[in-house]
Amino acid sequence: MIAESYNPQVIEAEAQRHWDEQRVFAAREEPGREKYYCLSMFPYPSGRLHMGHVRNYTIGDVIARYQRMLGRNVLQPMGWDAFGLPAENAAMAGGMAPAGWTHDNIAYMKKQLRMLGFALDWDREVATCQPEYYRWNQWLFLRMLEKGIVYLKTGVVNWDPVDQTVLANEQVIDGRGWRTGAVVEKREIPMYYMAITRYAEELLAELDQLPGWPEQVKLMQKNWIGKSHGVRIGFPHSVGEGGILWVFTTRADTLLGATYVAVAAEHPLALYAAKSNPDLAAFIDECRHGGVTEAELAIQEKKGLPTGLTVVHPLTGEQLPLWVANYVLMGYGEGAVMAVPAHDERDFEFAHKFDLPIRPVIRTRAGDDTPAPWRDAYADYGVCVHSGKYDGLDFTQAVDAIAADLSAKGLGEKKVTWRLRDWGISRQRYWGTPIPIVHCESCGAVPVPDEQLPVVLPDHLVPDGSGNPLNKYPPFLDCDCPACGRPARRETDTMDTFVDSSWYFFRYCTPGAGAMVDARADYWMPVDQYVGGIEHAILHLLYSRFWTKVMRDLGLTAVSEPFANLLTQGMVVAPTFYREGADGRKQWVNPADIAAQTDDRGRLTGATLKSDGRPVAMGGIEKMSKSKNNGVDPQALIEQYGADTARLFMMFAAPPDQALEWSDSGVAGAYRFLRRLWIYAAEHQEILRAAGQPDAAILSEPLREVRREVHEALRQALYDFGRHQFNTVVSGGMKILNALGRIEAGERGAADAVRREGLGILLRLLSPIVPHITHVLWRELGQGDDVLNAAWPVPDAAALARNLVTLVVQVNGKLRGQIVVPADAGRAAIEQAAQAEPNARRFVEDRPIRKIVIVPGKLVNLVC
RNA sequence: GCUGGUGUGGUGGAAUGGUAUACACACAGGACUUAAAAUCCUGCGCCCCUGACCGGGCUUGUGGGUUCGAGUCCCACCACCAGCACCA
Repeated sequence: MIAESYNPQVIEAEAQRHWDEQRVFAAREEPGREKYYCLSMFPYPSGRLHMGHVRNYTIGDVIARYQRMLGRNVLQPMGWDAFGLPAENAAMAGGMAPAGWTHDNIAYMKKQLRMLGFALDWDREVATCQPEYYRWNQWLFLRMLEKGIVYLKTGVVNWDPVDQTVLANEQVIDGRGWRTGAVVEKREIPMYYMAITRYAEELLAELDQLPGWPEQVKLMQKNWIGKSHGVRIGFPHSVGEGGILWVFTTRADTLLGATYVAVAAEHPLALYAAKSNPDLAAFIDECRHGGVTEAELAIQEKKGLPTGLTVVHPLTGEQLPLWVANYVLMGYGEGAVMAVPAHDERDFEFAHKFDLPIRPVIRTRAGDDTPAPWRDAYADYGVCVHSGKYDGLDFTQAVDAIAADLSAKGLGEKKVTWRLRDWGISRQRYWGTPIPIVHCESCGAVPVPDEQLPVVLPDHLVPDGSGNPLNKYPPFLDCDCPACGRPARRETDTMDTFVDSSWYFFRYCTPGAGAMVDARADYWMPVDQYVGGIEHAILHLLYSRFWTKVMRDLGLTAVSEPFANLLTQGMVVAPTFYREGADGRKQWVNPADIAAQTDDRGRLTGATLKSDGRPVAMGGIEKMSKSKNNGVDPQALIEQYGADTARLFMMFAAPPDQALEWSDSGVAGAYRFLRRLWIYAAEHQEILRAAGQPDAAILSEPLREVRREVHEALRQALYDFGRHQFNTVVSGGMKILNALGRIEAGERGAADAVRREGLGILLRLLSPIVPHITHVLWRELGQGDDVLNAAWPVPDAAALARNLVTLVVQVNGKLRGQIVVPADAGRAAIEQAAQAEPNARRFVEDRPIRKIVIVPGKLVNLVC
C-alpha cells in the first residue's frame, strides 16, 4: 500500500534498513565474473560533510549503482584520509588531542554518509591514522630506501623565526607567519625525498595509455612533468681557480643574442661574489625573506644586482656580465640562465630595467628587430640573423649546429630536462606517519628493522604551535640503535599526507591482510572509475601513479596504472553576501539567512537579511567556504527534504564536471518532482498493479505518441548515462512523467498498460540517482522484488517507429518552413516536397537551385 | 607570472557539425480557496510588422575564418575560475 503523501524520512529509513539487513553492498571476489571497482576520493574527516562531499559521493554512487544494474560485480568502498594539519590546528584551538578529534569526526561523518543511502561496503573501511594502515607506509618507505628511491637531501622550507617552527605554505599569509605575523624566512633542512623523477619518462608516456582520463587532466600532468629538450651550455670563468658556469636552455638557437648571464641568489658563484660585496650580500639576504611558493616567486618584482664578475661567451669569446636575479630558480635546470633579452620576455624586462644590451638574432613574424614594448612574437621560432655562420638556419638546424660546435669545445651537449622535481616527504609535524629511522651517534641514520614495525605514533599529545611535540616526548624520542644497541634518538619528522592517499585504494581490496596487499587486489585492481575534485588533477593523481609503479617494480601488483577512468567533478559554488562593519571589514552573511528581491520579470535586484529586513551587499558567486560564509550545511538539507532530494538536485543542477551553483528553489523543484512521482504512483496504484503489457497494434494515436515519447526519453537517457551526463538523465525522467501525465485521467485499458510500462521504465532509470523512493515504489507496485536486481530497461524499436516525419526546410542554411513526409519517402519525393513548400519558394524566388542537402529525418537545405 | 578550464534567455542548463534556448527554476496571468500556502492550467530570448494571425530581423563573451550549414571546428582578443609541489 502506497501512502497518500510522500514522506522521505519514513521510506528512506525503510530502504536503508533493507540494504543493511540484506548486506547487499558487501563485495565478494568472484573470479570469472566481470568486476567494477568504483572509487570516490576519501574525505578528510574535518567534522561534517560539506556539499562538495555530497556531490562527489553521489556521482560515485550513481555510477556504482548503474554498473550494478548492468550486471557487474561492483566494489564501492569508503575510508578516511585521517592525518593532517587541521587536526593539529583544532588541537591548538580546543586543547583536544588530534586523535580524539579525528575519531569523533569520523563517527559523525559516517552517520551522515549512511543517511545519504550510498551503496558502500563498510567492511573495507580504512583510516590512514590506524597503525595497521600506516605501518605499510613505513614498510614501503624502507623498501624504497633499500632501492635508493628514497634518499636524504636538503630542502627549502618556510621558517617562522618567532615560533621557531616550520610553516606550511597555507600558514604563510603575504610572506608572514599566520600566528606571529613575523616575516617568514627560507631555511634549508635535511629531508627525505622520493625519486619520482626516475619514473618521469614512464609517467609521461603512459598518459597515452589512459583513454578514460579527461584530456585536460592529462595535459596538466604532461606540462607538470615538463619534459624539455635543450642544450646545456658552459660559460668559462676565472673565479677562484677558474671553472665553467653551466646553464640550460631550450633556445640554443639564440645563443648569439646572449648579452648577460644570471644566477639564482643561492648559486655558489653568487655566494662567492657576495663575500667581497656587501651590497650583493644584502641582496642575497633579502631574497631569503618571503614564502617559497612558485606563484609568489613568479609575481614578485624582478630584481637583480651585478656580481662584478664576467663569464666568457663559449662561441664568440666575448666577456658577458654575470648578474644575480631573483627570477632565476635554483631548483630548476642549473640554477643559472643565459639571458637573451631580444627573445625572452623576462630577460627583455630585466634588460630594460637595468639598461643591459638587447641583440636580436632571430627573424620572426615581427621582423628581425625588437623595439619596446615587448611583443609575444619576439619569442617565435624563425631563422637566425646577425649570427655569423649560423645565419639562415632554422631552429632545428641552428640548435644542431651550435650544439655540435659547443661539444667540440667541451662546452655543451644536448640534454633533456624535466620540470618535475623529486617528492620531498618529510614534514616537521606531529599528526602523520612516523618516518621509520633512528639516529645514532655512531651509526648515523639507521632504518628501523621490519620486525619493529609499525613505529607507532603516540596519539595523546597536544601540539602548542611551537614545533613538533614529539621532540618534547622522551618515551617516543628515546630508543636503542637497531644496529649497535646503544641509546639513540628516533626521527620525529612524519610523512606528507599525500603518502597516505597514494595507495589506500589497494588496501580497500585486501581488508585485514597481514601484508601490504594480497591476491584479492589482483582481482579488483585497477580502479575502473575514480571520482574526485579537479583540484587533485596533478599532485595526488601523479603521486598515486608513481607509488603504483614502485609497487609494481617490487612485485606487489601487476598493474602499472591505478585508475582506468577518471571523472573530475566541479566545485559547489554559491552566492556571497556581506555588510561592511565600522572598521571597513566585510561581515559575510550566510545565503540561508538571505531573502532575494526581484523585479516583476524575475530579475534579481537586491538582497535583504531575513532577520532585520535591511539590505545586504552581494559579492560574487564563489566556492563554498568558511571564509566567505557561503556554505550550505547538507545536514539541514537531508533533514528537511531527505536524501533523494539532495541527490536529485545535485545530479540535475549541472553536469558532473562543471561547477554546480547552489539554489534553494532548485532544491524545492527537485522535491516537487519526487512528490509528483509519488502521488502519481499512489493515485494509480491499483490500476498499475493490475495492468498488462501495451500492445502496439491496438494503441490509439495519442497513446502511441505518449509511448513514443517515453521510449525516446529512455533512449536518450541511456546514452547520457553512458557518458555520465546525469543532469540530462534526470531531465529524461521528468519528460517521461510529463508524458504519462498527458494521458486522459479516466482512460482505462490500453492506457493503463502504457502507464505501467512507462512508470516501470522511469523507476529503473532513476533508481541509481534516487534509490530510496524507487526501491519502495518498485516493490509496492508489484514490479518485482528489489529494483537493484531488476533488468535495465531497453527502448522498444516498435515504440520509436513513426509513419510520418517532419522535416525542416532551409534555404541557404536559414530555416524557412516545414514539410511532413512518409518516413520511408525517397530522395526525389523529399526534394519535390521541399521545393513546393510555399515559404521556402518565396525565398528561393526564381534563382536556380544549385544543390539540395538532405539530412535524413532532420532537414532539407536548398542551396541557391 | 606560468599551466589548465569556462563563457548560451531573468537564472541553472540542453543541443552526438543539421530546427539554438530541451528539462527545470524564477516571474506574470488564471483556476481552486473566505483568505493564504500548497496544487493545477496558460504565457515567457530580444526587436520589428499586425487589430489578431501570417511573417521578418537579430542573438550562444568580442572580432575574423572554414563549411551547403558553426554554440560545436580553426585563429586572435576579452572576462572569470582552478592548480602551482608543506591545505587536503
